[in-house]
Amino acid sequence: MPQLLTKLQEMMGRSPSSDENGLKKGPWTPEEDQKLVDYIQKHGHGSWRALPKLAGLNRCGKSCRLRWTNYLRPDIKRGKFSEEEEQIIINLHAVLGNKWSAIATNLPGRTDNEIKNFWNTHLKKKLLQMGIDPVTHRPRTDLNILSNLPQLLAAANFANLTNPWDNVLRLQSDATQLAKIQVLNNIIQVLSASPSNIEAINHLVSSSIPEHQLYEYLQMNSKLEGLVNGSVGFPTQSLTQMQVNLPNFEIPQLAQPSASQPINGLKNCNGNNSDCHQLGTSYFIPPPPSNALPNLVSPSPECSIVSQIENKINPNDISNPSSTSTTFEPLGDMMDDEASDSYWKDFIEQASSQPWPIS
DNA sequence: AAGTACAACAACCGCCTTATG
DNA sequence: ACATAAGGCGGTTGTTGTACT
Repeated sequence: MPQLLTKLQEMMGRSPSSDENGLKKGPWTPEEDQKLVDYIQKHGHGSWRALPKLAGLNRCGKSCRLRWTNYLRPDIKRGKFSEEEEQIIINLHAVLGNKWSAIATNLPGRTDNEIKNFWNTHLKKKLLQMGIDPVTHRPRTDLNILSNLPQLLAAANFANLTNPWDNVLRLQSDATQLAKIQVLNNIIQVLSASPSNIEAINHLVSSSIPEHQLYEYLQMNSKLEGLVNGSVGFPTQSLTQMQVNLPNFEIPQLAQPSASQPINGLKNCNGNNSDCHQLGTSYFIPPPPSNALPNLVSPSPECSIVSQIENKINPNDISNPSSTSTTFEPLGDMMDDEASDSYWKDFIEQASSQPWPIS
């Protein structure tokens, strides 16, 4: 019966976008906007319920309020979100969840509705592509991301990184790239917790990652570890934390081995070389480019991810699934190594039930 | 050029909280 | 203390624009 009434109303010329009280719904016209703006500028909004009648609008008060707060308010900043705003949203969402109004209070000129829409249409997808769960802000555990490993490497575009200062500048502007590296590091770190997993890495690497890309990744990794001065590598360093630290960091103590210096491998790393990166074959870090900064030394041997693999991770921990940390933890100290590790152990548990290589 | 699929975003809906009498 | 109105909030839907076939 209500449908019949609506049909009749449509036939009689009434817009279908009206409610049962005859109040208009749907998109606002410029004329309506003008009426609303004019009225509020003269009288303030007062009671929203009373406003439409006083302003000469055939809308409900709620609709007027939403139109004003989400679109017409003079202090609203429109246009694309900046990278800084993007990062703030991600950080706050990691802490607050879908509390859009709370997030909006930290972004002057942005409405909760706008932030919510931006999250749902852009940021959620972006995080997923980076291998981050947009709900938990932790790396995804599903094996689908591994099937994209070569693409992740390619996208990270390691080949263009030559000068460490260039790296710093790029890192500041490319959170996505950092995250991709982080995902790879996490995978490798936890897989490396046991000799049998190292075999799995070798299998994975040899079967799905072009050698030159792997080399570039390891090179990049070495430099990044140096940048994260004093930290113990990506798996313990949140992306957010890096983004905050990088602009303020002092001269990076980068590891720059001499030409032809061999890099010890996973299988035989002695733990004394911060650049000991090898996955199944021998790699050498080339001499620094002529424009590279001099006097770059390793902060400490323990900084290397591979050193961590050998020295930090206790394979017995794999059975401990407890974790409360997130990858995008804005409060860096809330994230500890063990939590990060245990998370990736979950990943390994899943991985162990899959035949290698993953395709 | 037309049809379809998808993305982006404005607006709505319904529930919850707060303010007021 | 309670009832009711008003406002706030988050989830969802509908419309529009664009890319693709």
